Amino acid sequence: MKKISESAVRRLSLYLRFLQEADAAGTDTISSGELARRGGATSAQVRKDLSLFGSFGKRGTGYSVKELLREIRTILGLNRSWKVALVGAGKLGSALFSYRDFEARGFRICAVFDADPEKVGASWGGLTVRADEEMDRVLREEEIDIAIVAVPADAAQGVVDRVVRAGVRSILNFAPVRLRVPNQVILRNVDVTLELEGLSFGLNAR
Amino acid sequence: MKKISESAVRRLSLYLRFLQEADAAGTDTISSGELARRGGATSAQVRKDLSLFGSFGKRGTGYSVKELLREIRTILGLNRSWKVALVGAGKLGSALFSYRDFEARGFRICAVFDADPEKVGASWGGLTVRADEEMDRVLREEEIDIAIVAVPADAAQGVVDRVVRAGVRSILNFAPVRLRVPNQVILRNVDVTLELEGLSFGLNAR
DNA sequence: CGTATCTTGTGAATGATTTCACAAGCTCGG
DNA sequence: CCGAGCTTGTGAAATCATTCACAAGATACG
Ligand SMILES: NC(=O)c1ccc[n+]([C@@H]2O[C@H](COP(=O)([O-])OP(=O)(O)OC[C@H]3O[C@@H](n4cnc5c(N)ncnc54)[C@H](O)[C@@H]3O)[C@@H](O)[C@H]2O)c1
Ligand SMILES: NC(=O)c1ccc[n+]([C@@H]2O[C@H](COP(=O)([O-])OP(=O)(O)OC[C@H]3O[C@@H](n4cnc5c(N)ncnc54)[C@H](O)[C@@H]3O)[C@@H](O)[C@H]2O)c1
Repeated sequence: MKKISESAVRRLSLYLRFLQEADAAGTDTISSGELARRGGATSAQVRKDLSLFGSFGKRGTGYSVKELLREIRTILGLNRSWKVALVGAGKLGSALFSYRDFEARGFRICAVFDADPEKVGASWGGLTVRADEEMDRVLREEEIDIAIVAVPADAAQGVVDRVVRAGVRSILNFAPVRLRVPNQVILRNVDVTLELEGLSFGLNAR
Repeated sequence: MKKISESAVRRLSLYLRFLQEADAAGTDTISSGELARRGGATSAQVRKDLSLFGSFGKRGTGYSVKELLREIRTILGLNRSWKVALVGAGKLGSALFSYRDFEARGFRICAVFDADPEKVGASWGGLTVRADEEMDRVLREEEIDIAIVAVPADAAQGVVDRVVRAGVRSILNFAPVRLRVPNQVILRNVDVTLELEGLSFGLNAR
């Protein structure tokens, strides 16, 4: 199969969102132009993105909202639920944990870890915060798919190494460091400082 | 001046980080190859990125860490401090507020707003959470440069409209919606769900 | 049924970004 | 001062991503 660019995948996620809105509003069909208008892309872009995976539309009419929803969910692997572990039960970890949207979208947080003895044992909405030492065992037992890393920057690489050794194949990292992972592990970073610096650049360039 | 791509700006931020590490480690000079090795880029990429703004290196030797630090800070507009307002004093807002790194990097949170009467008036580390109604006035008075939006998705567009009307020229949005802003306003999104869906796509494609 | 009007799917064209490749500059050891 | 060994800066080439443009399919309606 062709190589799909990261930006194309991002756009598919966005289309999915717009389709959900349209579906909730009772819309039956939607054109590439309308999808584009909502997402800041062009209609050609939308059609090209979708054509990477098949032809889902009907000429003259557009796309069936429900059908395209199903197709994009399939493409993105969102028909199933993924098991997520959260490492780092600090401020950010706690905000992420209590964010209900993840569950609704198929990402279920099944385990929380922290190294701080004060935090270990605490009950977080049905889950017990576990000690770092249990990580390897629990990640394997629970067959965790995704690890969210929300530990301080200097602990992040160590955590990631262990998480990878425990067989986790994808990681969402919030620590402001560039992590090293083996090729087959998928890594995405959320780096708020980087975004702020991007804004700074934009403000500065006037 | 040439148009600078967003990805180039991102990389500059990363280089800045590596340079800070190198500086802290006492390194005096660094080559494009070393910078690249740390950031997953190629050495040609590093040199090309820097060459968009000038020539800062010395052939045969590399770059002076301290000098390049200064140059990149200047390019990114990080020699000054930016005034930031946080809108939405919920779970995420509170994590962001207490994150010390922003201040250290020149982003000072000078105002916090919320619409919930229970939260308004609370004291957050020296700042008082203010009511939504005061937003327009305070944003102007304090000459806020950047607004961080951490309100629920359905309130986000309304908040952004008001923030823009109050003269704020850049926005960091955490709500999972596509915001509409005028051309001259700089917008960046941090969309955690999108990132998770990207991981899902990667896991699914095996 | 025919024609006017949509909209898709997709090669081809354009534009943007990354990589290559190498001349030219700097350092160091002898 | 010279030559060996680095490393930069940058056009040119290659790759990657987006936009254009249009044939072909679908619908609506007289
Ligand atoms: N708070 C924010 O708003 C924010 C914003 C951007 C980035 N970040 C990044 O997210 C990460 C977490 O930030 P935070 O504010 O939640 O910090 P925090 O200090 O509140 O929480 C970090 C938690 O990680 C735990 N921890 C430390 N080492 C660990 C290990 N080896 N294994 C397991 N747990 C460990 C600590 O005990 C603590 O509970 C940091 O890397 C930070 O830079 C945070
Ligand atoms: N919590 C997370 O980890 C997380 C992760 C990803 C995205 N987000 C997004 O970040 C945003 C905030 O999430 P949260 O978990 O902090 O929610 P939250 O409900 O804890 O906080 C939202 C806050 O915004 C306030 N608010 C509502 N309308 C407002 C308005 N018009 N003006 C000012 N304040 C207003 C509410 O009173 C509340 O205090 C949401 O859009 C959410 O989707 C959160």
